[in-house]
Amino acid sequence: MDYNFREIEAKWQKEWRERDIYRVEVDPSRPKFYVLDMFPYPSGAGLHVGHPLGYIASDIYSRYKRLCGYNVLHPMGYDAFGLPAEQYAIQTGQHPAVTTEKNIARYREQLDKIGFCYDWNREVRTCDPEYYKWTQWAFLKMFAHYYDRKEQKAMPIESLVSHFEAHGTDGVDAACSSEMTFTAEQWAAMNEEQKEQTLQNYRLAFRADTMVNWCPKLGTVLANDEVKDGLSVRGGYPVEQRKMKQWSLRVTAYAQRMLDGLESLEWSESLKEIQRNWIGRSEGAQVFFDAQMADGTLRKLEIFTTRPDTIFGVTFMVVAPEHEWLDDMTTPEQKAAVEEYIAQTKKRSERERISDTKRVSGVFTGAYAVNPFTGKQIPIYASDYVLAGYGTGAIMAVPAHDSRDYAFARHFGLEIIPVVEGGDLSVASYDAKEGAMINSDFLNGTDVKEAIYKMFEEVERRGLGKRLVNYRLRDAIFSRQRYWGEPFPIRYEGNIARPADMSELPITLPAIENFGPTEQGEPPLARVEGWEFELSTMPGFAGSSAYFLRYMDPHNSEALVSKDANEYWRNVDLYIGGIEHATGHLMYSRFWNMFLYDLGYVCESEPFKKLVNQGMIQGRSNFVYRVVGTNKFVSYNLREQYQTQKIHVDVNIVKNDVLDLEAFRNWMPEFQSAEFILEDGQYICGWEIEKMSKSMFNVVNPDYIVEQYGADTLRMYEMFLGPLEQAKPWDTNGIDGVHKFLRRFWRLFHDRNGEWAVTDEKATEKELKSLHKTIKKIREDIENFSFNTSVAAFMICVNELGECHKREIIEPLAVLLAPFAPHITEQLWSMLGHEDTIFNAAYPVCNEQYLVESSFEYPVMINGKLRHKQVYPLNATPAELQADIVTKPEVQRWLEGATPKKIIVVPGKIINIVK
RNA sequence: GCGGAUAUGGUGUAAUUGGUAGCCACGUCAGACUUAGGAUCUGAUGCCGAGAGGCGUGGGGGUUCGAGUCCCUUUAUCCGCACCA
Repeated sequence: MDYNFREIEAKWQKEWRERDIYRVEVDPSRPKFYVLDMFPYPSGAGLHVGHPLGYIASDIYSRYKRLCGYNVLHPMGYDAFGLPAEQYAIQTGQHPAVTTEKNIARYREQLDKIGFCYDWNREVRTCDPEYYKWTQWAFLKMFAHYYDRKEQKAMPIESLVSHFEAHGTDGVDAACSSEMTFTAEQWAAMNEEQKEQTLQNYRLAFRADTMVNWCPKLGTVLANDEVKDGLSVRGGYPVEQRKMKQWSLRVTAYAQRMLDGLESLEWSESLKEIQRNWIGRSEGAQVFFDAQMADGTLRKLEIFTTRPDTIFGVTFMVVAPEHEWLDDMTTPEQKAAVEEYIAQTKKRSERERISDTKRVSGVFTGAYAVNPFTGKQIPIYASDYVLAGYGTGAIMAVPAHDSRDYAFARHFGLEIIPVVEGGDLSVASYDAKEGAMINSDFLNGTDVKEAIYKMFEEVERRGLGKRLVNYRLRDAIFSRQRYWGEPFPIRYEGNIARPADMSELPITLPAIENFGPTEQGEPPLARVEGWEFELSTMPGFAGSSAYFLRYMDPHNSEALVSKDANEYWRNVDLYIGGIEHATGHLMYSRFWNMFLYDLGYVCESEPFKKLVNQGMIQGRSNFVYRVVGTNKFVSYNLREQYQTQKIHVDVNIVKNDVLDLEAFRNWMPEFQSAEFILEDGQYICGWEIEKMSKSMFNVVNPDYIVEQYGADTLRMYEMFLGPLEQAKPWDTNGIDGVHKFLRRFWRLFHDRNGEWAVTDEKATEKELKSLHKTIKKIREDIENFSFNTSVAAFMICVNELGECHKREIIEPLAVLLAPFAPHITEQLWSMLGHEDTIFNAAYPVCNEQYLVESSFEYPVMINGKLRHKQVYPLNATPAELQADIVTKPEVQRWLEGATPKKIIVVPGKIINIVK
């Protein structure tokens, strides 16, 4: 019998499904292991060969852990809410639920062909009301909690209310949108709406006027991680800043814990760094400057600085154009200029603002503040180089030691006073944090680092402000003016948001037919008659923020996850997915999980212990060269002789860069009559690495590979392509090598005529050595996620074994290969007479005894160059080798009678003689 | 601008972590079997050189008996953040 992969794979996939062998249950008698893939968004395009890369890796690891005796949770589901389905719906009128359902079916079909060991009984879909019930539930919990900084955890909002009733804000240290102070009496005097407004300042899910990223084209608000370079990540449409009343999540409350938590995680350093940058912690001081308003009153203008040491060098101040007090401080003479400037900045899109950061712009407000240390009057400017969203939206400007302030001062002719020695202020500011202080009174002579510290104390002593930590991280905007998302379980009474009762959940998304915004610009839900809830829906990241918890107990209607299930599965031991979620999903789900941890619903504060980012698979495009003005195509190496035009050609009609001429003629009508100029009777195509995309005809469908070579070949080849974490182009050339390996593996069990040939003959020492070396190598490789080298190790082993049909050798080898190529190994396993599935077999353990060598062929280096090889027993001492090696005639020839200066022996490795 | 990563044959890559660079494949070449080959098998294949030998891990320098690996420097490519005070 030949290796008929089509038959084998169909047979075992059916068998596994019918026997439900991948179903897992809580089993306290066995250790658990949780392997998770980032669940896909089921797009209309289906999977290409790049998508399953991470799934294959996690599948191999899951199967490996299973064989090692772990109870492995390896689930899969769909991130089914989202913009593309809705955009598609607007274009075609098809309901997103319908297209999503269709896409999911297609995804499932494609996934099944690759032979994954998912427990599909645990499938979740974020658009399923039974699922999003728990998304809404968590939202209500966040609404009902605030973050207590003293306790360092989320606490019920009721306890804050009772505190307000007894003491007002006195003694409150809580995460909030803006600092508030009021007494118990003032609290008691507030009406219900005012009280609720006040509480929104503290709730972890809150509604407030916020500067948001508004995307007019998509008709919705976007979170910071959904915007890149001033354009929406989905669609690439321009985004502008707007103030809108929006639901937000107070993720900033967890900034420090999310930062600290990174330390304990086994994530790549680069990913941790991305999150650290995104959180953007900076230590500095809050300082108040006396500023005179236009009406003559004095106000304390608050700024944040990381360089309090330079306060003596502050010669002006700048506020953001959106600063709250800008209007109050602008003098009548400057009013027109300031208003014009504000209008101007508003007109500039976010993208323009980002793209010309070099251009200096700004306007004098007419107001002055007082430098608290020099006592000098300093002008206050407004400029868009100060961001409303960071710090307090106002800065103290030190032109001598900040390049932006320097450019601004130069442009407006403002005073530049050096306070740190070093640099040349006639050309640039001196920004480095080193040097001695000058022009700074009591700080003169001290080093910058010490001066910063001294200034913190001085600022606090004089009551000018205090030390403060600032974060770049922003609260997450949580509403989207769209249809295809989770409805908010919130009603309104006038302006007061009223949470739905938990018993009302899920608040199901009503069916509608028109998915665009209403004529009044309201979200689509406004079209629903009798809809009493919030009109916005939740963003894409809502549904993916706790799905890993739901997999633990997916059918529980009483809780997101039962205590038992959570305490058994705990958190994800291995998470595989793309780096693109670094600042989105991976931040939000950590926040979400920490919140649930605070409330005692989950037992681990970090959701993903180890995380591996698989690299993106790029496309490898092929090209043909058309002679300009003709329908003649010239082969790659002859193209220089003609004037040609490079045209993308479908990679599926090219094999090893050789074009299938017939297929090409049939590919498109315009090529029907194509003629070819061949080299050696073939048409050779050119190639380039590009993104895998339909328009470049370089998309390779895994179905096609499975059809041609089988799932086992696809799985192994994807791993063989290169290191998992590295980006790499897909290249179908080369897949033959892996396919050939599987056929040779098959032939270990069959003779040349295809007859079953397994024998019970005793294995030789050499064969045992080869087997156990391979077991050791592959187990280490799997643990290190070095799947490409494991595939190579299998190939070496098969090469070494030749035509060995001994059961003693090849049966353990089949178990070893099972995680990589589950179908072929399952087939062979059953042919070996085993009733049970191979995945219940015990994993082969290498026997060290067979790995021990008794002697070693030492490379003998003379002055670092290989000159001779000499076999010595491994237990010989270095001294013995040193004495003996110089007596060898080959060595003496190289020594030319000289006495060696030094002989270095590294046992089992090398002998090096220094002449 | 700041931060991170990468650089090895014609191609994808490997290197016991400082010890014979190029394992394993693809491709190419030669051979065997075949009516045939996009099947199978065998062998060769870093570069220069007839050979002895020499040269070789982006470039330059250093440490070392010995460097792809460690240090300094430089270039290129990719990624993240970016007027963050």
